[in-house]
Amino acid sequence: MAGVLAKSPKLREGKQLKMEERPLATRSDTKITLFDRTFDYGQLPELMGFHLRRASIVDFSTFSEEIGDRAITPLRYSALEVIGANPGLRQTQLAAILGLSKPAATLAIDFWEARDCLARRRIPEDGRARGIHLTPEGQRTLGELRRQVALHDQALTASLSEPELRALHSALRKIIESGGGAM
Amino acid sequence: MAGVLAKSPKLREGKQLKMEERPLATRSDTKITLFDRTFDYGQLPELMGFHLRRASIVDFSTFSEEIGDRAITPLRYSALEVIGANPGLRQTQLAAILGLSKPAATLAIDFWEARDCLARRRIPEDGRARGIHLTPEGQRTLGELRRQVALHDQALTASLSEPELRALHSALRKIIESGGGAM
DNA sequence: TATTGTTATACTCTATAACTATA
DNA sequence: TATAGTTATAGAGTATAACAATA
Repeated sequence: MAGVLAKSPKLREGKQLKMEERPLATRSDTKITLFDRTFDYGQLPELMGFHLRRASIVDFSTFSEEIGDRAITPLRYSALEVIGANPGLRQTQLAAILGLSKPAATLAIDFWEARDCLARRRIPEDGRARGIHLTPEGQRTLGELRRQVALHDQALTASLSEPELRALHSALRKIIESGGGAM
Repeated sequence: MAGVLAKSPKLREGKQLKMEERPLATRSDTKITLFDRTFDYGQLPELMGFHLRRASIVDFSTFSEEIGDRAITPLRYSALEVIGANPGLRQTQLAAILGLSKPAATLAIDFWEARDCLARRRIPEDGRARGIHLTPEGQRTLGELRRQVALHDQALTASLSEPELRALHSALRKIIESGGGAM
């Protein structure tokens, strides 16, 4: 996992820089102190994309660790979740829902099938397609995963109040919806 | 660019599911319609991490395209920005600031050096280290990039009001700061 | 002996293309 | 001829380890 931020920021305030032109940046995130020296992030702290990426990395980088199984990534969990919610889903449908290529969907299914969590079943109406179903072991695993993931997500946002949570959710939805065409 | 979301969601409302247990999900993002059929995202829409990731993908997937140069990624832009803001930065320092491995920093610098945008200079105090500096071409490129990136970021958040922007920024900061130890 | 930066190498993730079996 | 799914292959991007030069 990598990129675009320091491992342990230890942010410290620095001298103010044209703050009137930087509505979003606050004194404490324009600078970073490492090696006993202070460095400047330039205009990065003014960019919402920069913070979105960093918040997403916080989520991602703690996910597998908190789940307690390095192999279970957000993508693999998402696949199991969607299959559980849509029994008999076809692989092309899973790929479309998660925005994956066909081979990527195949691999995600292979992963869970190897753990006896789901099974591919022939579909009478179309011999080419397979319906994907949770096994009893998959039901159990998904149930436990859902709990752990929900806890992980609550921990991620533990520092936010209910109104802050709603505001964050609303803002993210607007960004996602406005970018729908480009995705 | 991939993963964990449909390319063109075309979200539609579906029947309500235990909404009292799903404070964050709203009717319009629990379902997705593809192939003339409605599928369920399961508990994914209840997870802030899911939306963070999707918003980040919207940002990332339009970045290089809007900049007009597929080779200029957020990471490479960030590297140039940080070097511009900290003239004479050493490569290990760049790596630490951006959370990169040494080889990754070397490659980012190689990229911009090949475009005559920056130069490695020997440091008198330490013959092992190199200070990284923008060239005149690098100054020009960075100036233009900063403008384009700022426009890109404004487009990303164009659907948000000023108070919404501040709320989003504040919430992301809290998530990033609370996860600081794990990053 | 430790550190800066480069090179070698390998691993993961992803995609496109080619293939098979059905339709 | 087209589609569902698999396999083959290749390209990014990343990391660790080994190396050269310097401290």
